[in-house]
Amino acid sequence: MEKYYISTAIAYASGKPHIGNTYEIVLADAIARYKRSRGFDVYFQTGTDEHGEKIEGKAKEAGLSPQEFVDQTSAEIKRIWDIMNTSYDAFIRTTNEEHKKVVQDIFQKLYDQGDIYLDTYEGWYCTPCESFWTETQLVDGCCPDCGRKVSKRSEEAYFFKLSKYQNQLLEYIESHPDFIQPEARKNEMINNFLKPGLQDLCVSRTTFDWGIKVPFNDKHIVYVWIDALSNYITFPGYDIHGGNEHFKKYWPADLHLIGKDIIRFHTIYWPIELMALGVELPKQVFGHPWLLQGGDKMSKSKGNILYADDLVDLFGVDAIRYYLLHEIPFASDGTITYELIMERINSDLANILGNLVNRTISMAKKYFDGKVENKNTLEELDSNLIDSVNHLSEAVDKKMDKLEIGLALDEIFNVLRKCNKYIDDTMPWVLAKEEEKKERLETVLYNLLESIKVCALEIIPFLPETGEEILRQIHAVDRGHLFKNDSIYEVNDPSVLFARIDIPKKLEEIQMKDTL
RNA sequence: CGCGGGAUAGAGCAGUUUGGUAGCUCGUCGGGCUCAUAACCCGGAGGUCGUUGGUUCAAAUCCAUCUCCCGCAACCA
Repeated sequence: MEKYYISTAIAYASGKPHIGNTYEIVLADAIARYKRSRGFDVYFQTGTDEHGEKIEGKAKEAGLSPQEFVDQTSAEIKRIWDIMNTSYDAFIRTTNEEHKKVVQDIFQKLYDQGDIYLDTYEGWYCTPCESFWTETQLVDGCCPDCGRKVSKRSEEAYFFKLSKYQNQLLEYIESHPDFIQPEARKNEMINNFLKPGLQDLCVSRTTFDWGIKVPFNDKHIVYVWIDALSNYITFPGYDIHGGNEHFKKYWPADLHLIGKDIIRFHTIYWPIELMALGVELPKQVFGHPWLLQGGDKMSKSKGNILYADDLVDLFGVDAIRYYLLHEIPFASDGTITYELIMERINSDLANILGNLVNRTISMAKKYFDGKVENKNTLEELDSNLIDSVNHLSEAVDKKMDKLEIGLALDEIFNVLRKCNKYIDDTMPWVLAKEEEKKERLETVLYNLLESIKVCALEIIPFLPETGEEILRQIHAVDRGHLFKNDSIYEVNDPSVLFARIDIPKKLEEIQMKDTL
């Protein structure tokens, strides 16, 4: 069986993730479930990044030890991932002892082979904030956090020789055109970093304690690059001697799914670390766009943050999954608002999908007491429908190969639309009036049920609960992704999959809640 | 002149590689139907395809100019 290793970035355990942060795990889950549905042996890894100065500070504010703090936040993140019904195989945490040990081994190895060296880090330092800033981060020459004056300061730090590997990396990127996606991101990396030449990367810090100690110098903490990025290999089972069977089976990763803000780390620092270790590079890094609230970035100061758990309470998990998966463009930022979510639920989930299932089952019940078999009164109309049903799986594959998840969903909904049209074209309620049309009527309903079955199966990776519920309602025994001629249906009672929402009324309710 | 992407109906997008009647989804208006969640199906209205100029029998599509928007520009997860 072909393997498929997909990862999300590990979430920084500094607080509760909003819906934008949650977007990534849902995307990854849809891809993972889709790959499984196509017979791949999938390993899907996610988790939390738990070290660093910011977490140390937040823990202090909360009156907790850093470990207590990340135990809470990591659990909260995992809870949200679970609410979104995501099927990760491993939820990892960088405070794991084995991970720490391997990271130290990696650091040691890179030091021993001369890729890491001790030097001085120079930057602008804000004493009250205890933070370093780069020239470009400064606002009017002052600290971007507190606005106070900064001073030039230097500290001892270890550096990683990126420059040594830059040509090798450039060559790799150019000979593997799919490595960085979307393509525009690849150009940014090449033009802004690789071509001008890489500066060596500072990989240790002495200004905080919460992290993995440098094995041969415990004044230094291994900085985020080597600690967090290494998760992709340490947890599957890597060690500096090559790793265990599980690691050898699943590495290299087929896809690192990450946000567009951290592309640089994943397409420059991370591959170079792997090159230095002599480990194969991941096959693809995809930097997905962001989800904006209205037209704005979500932020606490704007007070416009939407959280996954609240949205799921309001609309249900599959409705939110559908919105995230369908509505966000492939390469540019998407928008989320309550209105848009509800419009999408009504037009797609309630009207096209839910209502189709409902009307089909109702007719099967009404005209045949729920028992429907294929009477094979084939007409051209039928062949057209069956044809598009039989090509659906292939059409979905085509879009998914390019990670165009929204378009893959469109393919499914196009077939559902055809089913609705097929009902109007065949007019079962007219056929029902004439006894001699009974067989034709039964065939029509059979064609519908079988088409719905295929659509439900295709939809399961994206909307798992809904897909299964449809199969249950129509009582599908067969699980093939093609139209089958000799199934037998005995449908269950229909129940509403997605209720239509009265948008103004619901908005009012939401506002009432918010002002409470 | 730092690098790159984009500007197409009220909204979101496709079409630009290989010039030839401007398309999809949502919304809106009208009609049809009644199996269904006021759902479904059909039809209409709505666009000088960002500006200006050029090439061509013909340009959303090719070339040039300008305007505006967005991403990236190194230690921010």
